[in-house]
Amino acid sequence: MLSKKTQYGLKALGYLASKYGEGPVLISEIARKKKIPIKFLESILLQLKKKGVLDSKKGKGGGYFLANAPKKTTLASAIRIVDGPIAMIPCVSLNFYQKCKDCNEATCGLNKAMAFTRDATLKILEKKTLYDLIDAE
Amino acid sequence: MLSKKTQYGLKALGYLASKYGEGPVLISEIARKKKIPIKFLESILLQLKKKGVLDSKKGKGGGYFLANAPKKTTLASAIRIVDGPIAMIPCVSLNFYQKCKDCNEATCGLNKAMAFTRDATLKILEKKTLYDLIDAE
DNA sequence: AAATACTCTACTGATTAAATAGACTAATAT
DNA sequence: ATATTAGTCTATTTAATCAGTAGAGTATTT
Repeated sequence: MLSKKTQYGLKALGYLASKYGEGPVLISEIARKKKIPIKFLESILLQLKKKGVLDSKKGKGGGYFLANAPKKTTLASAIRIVDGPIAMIPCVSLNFYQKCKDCNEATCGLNKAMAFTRDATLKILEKKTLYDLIDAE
Repeated sequence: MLSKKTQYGLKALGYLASKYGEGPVLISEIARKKKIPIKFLESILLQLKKKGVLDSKKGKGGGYFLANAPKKTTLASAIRIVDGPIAMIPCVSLNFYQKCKDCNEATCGLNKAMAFTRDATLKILEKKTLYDLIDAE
């Protein structure tokens, strides 16, 4: 399961995607609309900004906004920033790979099964973008 | 990511699958071969037994063994026993569903995207079985 | 200068993960 | 019977991560 933090992050990104092109949005507004603890949300947005997904403006009329068009950011990249690996086990992670201590990846059945699962998951998450997070209606 | 506990569990199940039909296997043998802390492994195997995946025999010549043929147990069910939900967010989980507090599932973009991802993942994990965990060679 | 709003550091409490210890129970062999 | 083997169960411990809070600081606008 994704952490609460990541879930909040995705909710916030969806909201910002729906406001794309309308200028900065207040953290407080996102927090209120999406029912996210404001100080917790602050840190999440800051993290996403540091990775280039969001940009912000200080002072009056300031706030957060998407750094790029909603379709430019995939769910996979957003999830990796806040949550980390998408794969189910470290030895099949593309971005957070860690070698298995005591098994040979070439012959390991678990490795193969999990690599297969990762591919299926990524096929979706690399295609879906923040644009897909915009609520209907 | 799957918890360490779940990773250990899957490794152990793969080992037992490779020994299927050969009678009970000692916890200590599994622990040694798969480099799993023995007391930790004990609790994992017990949990899997209580859910009907494993069976055991006490005393001399005892040990753990698969309750059914390797192909009868899917990875999805094994993972759900040790790790819990497979879905990325609670409101799209089939077996551990929890309603979102503040969003309408019918219109929520995140819900749709995650349901789609869940389907792709399950399509693999419901098809793969303990048999697929048996190491090559 | 005042008000607004993001930035940064630090901290706290709760929960879960990971592992360990030890007493107990069941089965087998002699 | 009884000694040995091996799983069962309860409890505890330690460490890490999660989730959230507090408050001072900095940049921008009016």
